[in-house]
Amino acid sequence: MSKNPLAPKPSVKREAIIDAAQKAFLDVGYAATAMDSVALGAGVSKATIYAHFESKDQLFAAVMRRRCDSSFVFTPPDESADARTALTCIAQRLMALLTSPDALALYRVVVAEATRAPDLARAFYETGPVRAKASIAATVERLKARGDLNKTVDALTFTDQLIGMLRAETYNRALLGLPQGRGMEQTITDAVETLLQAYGTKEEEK
Amino acid sequence: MSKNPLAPKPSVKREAIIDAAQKAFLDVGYAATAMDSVALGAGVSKATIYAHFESKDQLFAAVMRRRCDSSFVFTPPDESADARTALTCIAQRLMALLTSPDALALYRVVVAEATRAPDLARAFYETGPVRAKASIAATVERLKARGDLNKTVDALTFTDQLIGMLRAETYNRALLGLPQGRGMEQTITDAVETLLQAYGTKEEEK
DNA sequence: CCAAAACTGAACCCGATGGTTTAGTTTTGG
DNA sequence: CCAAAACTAAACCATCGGGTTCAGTTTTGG
Repeated sequence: MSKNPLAPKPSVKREAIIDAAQKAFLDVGYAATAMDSVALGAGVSKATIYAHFESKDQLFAAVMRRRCDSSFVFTPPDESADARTALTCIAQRLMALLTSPDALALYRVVVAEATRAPDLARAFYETGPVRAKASIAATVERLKARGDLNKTVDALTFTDQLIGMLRAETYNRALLGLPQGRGMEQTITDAVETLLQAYGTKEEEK
Repeated sequence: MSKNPLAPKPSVKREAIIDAAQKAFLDVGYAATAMDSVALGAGVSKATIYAHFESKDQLFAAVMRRRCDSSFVFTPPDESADARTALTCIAQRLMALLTSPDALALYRVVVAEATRAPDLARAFYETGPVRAKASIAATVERLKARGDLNKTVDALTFTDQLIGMLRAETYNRALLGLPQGRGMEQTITDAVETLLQAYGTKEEEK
């Protein structure tokens, strides 16, 4: 009874292995990660790894799965906030998430292995970007329903455009490991301003 | 006299090697590319490769350099075109370029090696995105000067936002090798429309 | 026409790495 | 308390891949 017979294997060692593997994969990429180093990092014998995971690929998959499951849910901003405040708040959170070292590393390795492991790319996309987008779109829909945004605008398109503008220059540079140009704060306000200019209503209250 | 003494080494073999290497690197990535396979693909002895290039890394660098030099210049659209037409035209060209298999593969490998080879990432960024952006911004500036766009808008920001919106969903999916959702044609018109809505002048002529 | 330079092809070195096995030790739970 | 299960450490295997060497052949150009 102390052991749930249906759970995959919530073993302590198993977690340690995935932890170490995640660090390694995100740090140096899939190919450059040696199983020995994972064993070392996990304080575990290599044989134990292969007792838990069939292969390097399976271990990689396990890392990605767990990593995606533990994903960020966006708590929407205050109900009372006006459109500009709400959008800015969302944009700031998203930007912070996107440019965090972990997220960047994850995206790098997923992109790198996208052709070799299409199913992983798919899993990442579904649990990452798709969910984030849905979460944001919900807030946008609310703003729209409240009359803060033009009724004609499509919430999903609006959301795509917001995310896209955030991921322009600033994000691209971060992904390539280049020093930041304009501050990302500027990118955020610019994006919000453009969208409000295009689809905001009562813009006079500014 | 028949040989330019200043050129690096425009040898036929050398080009063949770079050709084969480019194909291999873009196809399977840096790590997964074996020098033997490059030799085979170039119809050349491996020793010859090492006579021309110091190491795998140098060869990779040479590939990237050439690839970036041979880069796309955007011929601006007709002088006479109105803002919507001009922007749409630019967006279509850029989108076509971004989603071409070659460009996607290139971006994947650059991102993958960004941490291991920061200088290459930088070179790519400077010769690729930076130039494209400058080229587009010039056209935007022209539209602005002509009064088709709001005088207050910053051409560079405007360009960033355009590119960003194009690279949202559609591009992201392509990069991850996932099937397309909404057509990219839709993404293009949506982006142009949003920007015109926000910063277009004489919108009544639509 | 000939010597130097470029190239070939194949063997070879060597370290890294994924994966296995084995023999012995620790954990665990009934 | 003990047997089964989990784990360890280390040796081991096979393969691969970057890089070198070398003897012999082709190309080149003066």
